[in-house]
Amino acid sequence: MSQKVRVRFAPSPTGGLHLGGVRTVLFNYLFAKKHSGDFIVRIEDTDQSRFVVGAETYIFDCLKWCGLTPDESVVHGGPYTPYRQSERKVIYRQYAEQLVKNGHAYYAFDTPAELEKMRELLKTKGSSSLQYDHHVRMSMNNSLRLLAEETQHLLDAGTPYVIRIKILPNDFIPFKDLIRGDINFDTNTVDDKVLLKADGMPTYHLAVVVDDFLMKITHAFRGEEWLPSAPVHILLWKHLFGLDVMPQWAHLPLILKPDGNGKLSKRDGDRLGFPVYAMDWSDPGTNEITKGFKEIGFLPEAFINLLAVLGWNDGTEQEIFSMEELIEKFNIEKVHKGGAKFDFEKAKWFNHEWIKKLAVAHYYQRVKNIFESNGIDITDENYLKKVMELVKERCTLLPDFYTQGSFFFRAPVSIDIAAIQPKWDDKKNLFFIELLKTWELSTLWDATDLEVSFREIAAANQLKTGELMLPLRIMLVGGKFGPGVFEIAGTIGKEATITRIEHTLSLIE
RNA sequence: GCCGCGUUGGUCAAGAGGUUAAGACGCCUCCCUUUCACGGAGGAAUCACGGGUUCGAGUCCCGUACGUGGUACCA
Repeated sequence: MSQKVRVRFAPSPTGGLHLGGVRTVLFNYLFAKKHSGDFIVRIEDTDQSRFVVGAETYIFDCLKWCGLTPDESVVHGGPYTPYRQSERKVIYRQYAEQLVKNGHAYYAFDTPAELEKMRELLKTKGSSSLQYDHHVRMSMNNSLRLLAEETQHLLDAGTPYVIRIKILPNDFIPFKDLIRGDINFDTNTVDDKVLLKADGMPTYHLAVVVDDFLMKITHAFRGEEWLPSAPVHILLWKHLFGLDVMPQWAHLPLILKPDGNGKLSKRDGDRLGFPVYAMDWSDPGTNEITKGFKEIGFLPEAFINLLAVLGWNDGTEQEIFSMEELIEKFNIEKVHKGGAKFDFEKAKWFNHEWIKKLAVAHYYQRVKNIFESNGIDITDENYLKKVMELVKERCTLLPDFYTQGSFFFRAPVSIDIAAIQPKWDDKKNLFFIELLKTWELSTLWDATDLEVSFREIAAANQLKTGELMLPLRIMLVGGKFGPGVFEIAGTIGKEATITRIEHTLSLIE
């Protein structure tokens, strides 16, 4: 098959973009790009009751941040427009009617109350299945049981109805999943799913099949939760377009909660203190903001990287992959079958690695914004970059640059006097007074010169430099952290260094 | 309940019949660094369990347990 590879990501605009969603996009994207194919984003907004304003724009913002650019979509255009299912409503009905005509589907007039009654009845009868299927359909209110005239009469009267697929019992539906291999479904266990809803909208089942066909999708990768309904989709392909043009399937494993059991949800993130969404999501109904990976300080490179290796690896020891490497090395058949528990510690490790790996210019603007939102105006770009270079290896998340580097811009707010007080004595005090005198006269001001004079004075006073470096650090930084202390003094400059030493000295006395 | 899918250290995982069962995160010890971090050395798993098949099984088959998904006019 030399057909051009075409994949799609088909989100519903119902809220924040979940980790698992991004990974689904990513695997689709990687596969498409690896095979020089197209990546399509189709909005599946067929459930009007769940529609959320802003969710669609938000999804595209997330994709943009992640660097996963669609080739075709509602915003990028393309030859198969419209890419929003609500705007394709008329198309689906034609296919649904066609199925009815060919005997593969039927009209059903059952009201929700009647459906409820049916299930209750099945339950009391101790039936193993509560499904609307060949066991019960001939006792329901549908065009299979009704006479043709009766059906027509109901239709003419404008009675609400749905169109359901007619699943024939005692059959098997085999298909190949790129990740799971051969799978075989017994039609006795699949129900007569609704294809077209009473409001005229298609359900997911009809819409995916029709759109995947119309948009010439060659590979359909989606979450594992779709596996049980795969036989319905395959039957639809068979009846509508033929199995020979059906895309190849792959059902991706789920991302699970780190503790306990179950699928990772937004609530778990709130509970355990880490994000689950790609970017901040603000619920238009409640105005509640849910934190995103971007906003807590993740780099998109790291986010993509950690998602890619959650459920996939190339079989080597490599763990750090750029998007280019992922495109080159990705292989859908090496994706795991089992779900993976999400580990936020490891996620942070990826970010740390990417902060170290990337040039600071890559994320300079974001760090600058963090400093400015903390009240530090950045007037000298090179100075901030120098600071970033100095502290980057101790930063895991972008806001760490502020906590690790704010003292390069202003005197520490709190000084950990307790760390020097116990070992403080007159000799040390005199040392610092002498140091101040020397440094005040100093015309040169760089790390190595400062260290030399520092050591000379220490030696002259018969003091160990080690016992003096910690106090100096506390004076300049406020605490026991940061890069080399002379590096710091050299960077913040003569005036700041002297002021801070004097200040702390006055606190000790 | 029924149906599907899955199960290698706390977590992510390599492994496609014969290996001392990789590596990473986290944890612990040590080295480097008279801060913190980076970097380096080292420590901890018999592969869910029970049966098979085989000269030989983490790797193949069956069963059980556990987990997970579905069972909507939601996707």
